[in-house]
Amino acid sequence: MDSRYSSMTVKPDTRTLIMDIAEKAVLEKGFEATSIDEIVVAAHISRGGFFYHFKDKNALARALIERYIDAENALFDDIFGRARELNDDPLHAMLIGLKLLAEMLDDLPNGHPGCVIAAAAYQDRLFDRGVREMNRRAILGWRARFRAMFEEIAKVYTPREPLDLNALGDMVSGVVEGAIVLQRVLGERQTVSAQIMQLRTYVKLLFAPPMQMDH
Amino acid sequence: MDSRYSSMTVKPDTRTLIMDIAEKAVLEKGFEATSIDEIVVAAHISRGGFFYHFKDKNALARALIERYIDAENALFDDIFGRARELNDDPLHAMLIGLKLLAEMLDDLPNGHPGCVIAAAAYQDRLFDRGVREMNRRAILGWRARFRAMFEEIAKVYTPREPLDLNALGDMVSGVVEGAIVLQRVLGERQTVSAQIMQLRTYVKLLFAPPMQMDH
DNA sequence: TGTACATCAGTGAACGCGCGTTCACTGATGTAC
DNA sequence: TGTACATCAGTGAACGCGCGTTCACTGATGTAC
Repeated sequence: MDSRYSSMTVKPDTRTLIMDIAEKAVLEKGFEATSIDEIVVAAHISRGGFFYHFKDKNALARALIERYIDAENALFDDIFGRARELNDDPLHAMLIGLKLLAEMLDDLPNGHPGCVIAAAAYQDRLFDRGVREMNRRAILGWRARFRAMFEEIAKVYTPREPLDLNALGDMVSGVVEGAIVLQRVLGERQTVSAQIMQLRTYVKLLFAPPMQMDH
Repeated sequence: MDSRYSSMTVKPDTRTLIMDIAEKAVLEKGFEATSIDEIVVAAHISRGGFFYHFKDKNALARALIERYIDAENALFDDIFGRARELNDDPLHAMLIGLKLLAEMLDDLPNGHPGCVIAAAAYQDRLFDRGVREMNRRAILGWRARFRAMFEEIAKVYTPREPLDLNALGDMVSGVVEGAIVLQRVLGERQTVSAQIMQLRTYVKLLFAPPMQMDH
């Protein structure tokens, strides 16, 4: 009788529905404070239904974090891939990519919803070794990704200050994570994009020649 | 019989003891996951004793956050005040201050323990309006503090790129918050100081004249 | 095409445990006269 | 200096509620012969 789903909609994937509801709640009030009961009520299933899809609450956390990491990686692939198509120069591609990232995060209806990795970082002891290792790998993956891009830039442009490539690689995720915290606390809408644009200016100043001497 | 406190120590202030224990636990696993029971066991008092000092769990959160904000403000006053004593030029004072901040955070035994404001940001709906407003004021306070410092710098040095003073002011807390998240996830020791040093390089590049023309 | 069995995607009652909070009470210290 | 009372800093038993998890069961769909 419940026909909230139109005939054109794909069959509602209960597992995905549970994860969507859970992610929203976890980002709002934390993992421990999000009860299975409230999830199943919102998803219109029974308690038992939840445990059919996830063996326990930790399995839900794992799935949430895994999905988030995959989505973020796909987003970075997409944005910086597109940026590179637009400009073959690695520095300009990076600057375009950061601009695209800022614009994308600006266009989200209610700002960035938050990062489940940061949420998990502040609820560390709740999770098993596997979850912590997944998070670590994700952050190291982003470090390596951006580090490689900065290395490519450094082959073409002489940096004006000595480079700490790991720190520079970490800076993208770091600035975004920090800005998300500020945005959540302030309740403003453009904090994240403004911080990314600051990072963009830094990259520009760090590599671009003082007065267009080289180019 | 329990004489862990030497005769030279001031009488153990139970309220402070509760807060120290609670802060550590909250930063490790979140507010909801930290039970009053575990706090009172660690503090060697009874449940009732806890409620003598805090009317409920939210009052503990409020006290924790208030204390954290005060401590952070005192730290900033101290560090950037000292930096200004060392160099009257606002840009150099800022650069010295950031260096001192990075060094200080490097010297902490186990890295930065975490920020209770960020922890609260990811457990938002657990807290009342008062707590959220306190956090907002703290972040805006830091924005204003550093914004004023950057304004002073901009009076003396022409920035090489257009300034977004609010975003620049936010960047100090933002970079630190983000770096704390990375450091927690990575389990490394120098992530926070490395990120602050990146911010320092940005400030240097943004304001310092290209080739010492002005000075 | 019909029947038997297996799998999928759940239902809903029941469990026991741990949580935040209340409350009557207590013993030590401080203050007034 | 002695006595009466108030305040401080707790104790510890009891409360009821909500939580994560288990489990026997079920009805719809898929597959084998």
